[in-house]
Amino acid sequence: MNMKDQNKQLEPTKSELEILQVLWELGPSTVRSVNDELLKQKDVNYTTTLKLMQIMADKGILQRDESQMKHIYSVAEDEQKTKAHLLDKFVDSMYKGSASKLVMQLIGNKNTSQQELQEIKELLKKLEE
Amino acid sequence: MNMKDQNKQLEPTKSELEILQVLWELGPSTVRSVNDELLKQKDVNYTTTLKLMQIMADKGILQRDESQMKHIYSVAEDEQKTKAHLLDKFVDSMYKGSASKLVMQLIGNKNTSQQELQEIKELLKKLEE
DNA sequence: TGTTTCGTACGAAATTTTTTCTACCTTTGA
DNA sequence: TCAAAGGTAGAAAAAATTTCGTACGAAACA
Repeated sequence: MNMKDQNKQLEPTKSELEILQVLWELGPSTVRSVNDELLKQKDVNYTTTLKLMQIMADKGILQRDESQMKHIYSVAEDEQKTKAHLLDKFVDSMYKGSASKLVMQLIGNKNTSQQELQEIKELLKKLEE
Repeated sequence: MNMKDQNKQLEPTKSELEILQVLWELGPSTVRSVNDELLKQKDVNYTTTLKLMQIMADKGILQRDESQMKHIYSVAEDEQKTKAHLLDKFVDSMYKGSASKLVMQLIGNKNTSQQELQEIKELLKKLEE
């Protein structure tokens, strides 16, 4: 029984990530709920979402409660852990692992508002204490 | 002649991003050089890299100088601009556009070293002035 | 001058990811 | 009770991405 086995996580594909995001927002949900939410963003068929979620359950990305007819899907791994992992990968591949380079980019980014910058600064200030 | 036409950028796929990263590092290069670099990371055929780079040139992600027999490929869009765009997309999709949430995650991330944190702090300090 | 080496082009195959079709089961309500 | 609505499953199709095979031209060199 190896600890790493649980940790090992397949990278989610693009559409899988979309579904994860919906589940992070809604919490454990039926396929119907997830699909309704996705429909707000794009045109997608119910069975497509169903299939995707089944695949994700197979991979272990999602878990499901089959005790009811309407299966309830939930995310297997902690949201923060998954995000941390994806962020880490992003920093690695885009900034050679340098988090400060990323922050620098963020600061220079026109799309990052003054308010955001203010919050980041306060965040760091708290960290100092 | 619409300004947006130049800006419109197709999202690079995973392998396309790998090639972009090599080109960012090496600067304008031949397929051979890029492939040699990729070989350090993974097993890949010369013609595969060639094909990918041709596709990228077709899409406008890369430009090439065909005046010599060995074509020289270079990245069409500025590195920082592309990275800013990808980072922006990442923040949007993963943190609902909140850059400070991302930084918070970064700070809590075990894989972010103390030294990195220090650098980030100094960065922010400079920004204050 | 051959022949070996290194380059590009292009089509097609292989793989991965996404979408759809169809069958069939369960619940609900007329 | 039976039809309609809503659910799952699985095979297969479609689309996107990645990889490879082959042809053929140019350069290097024995």
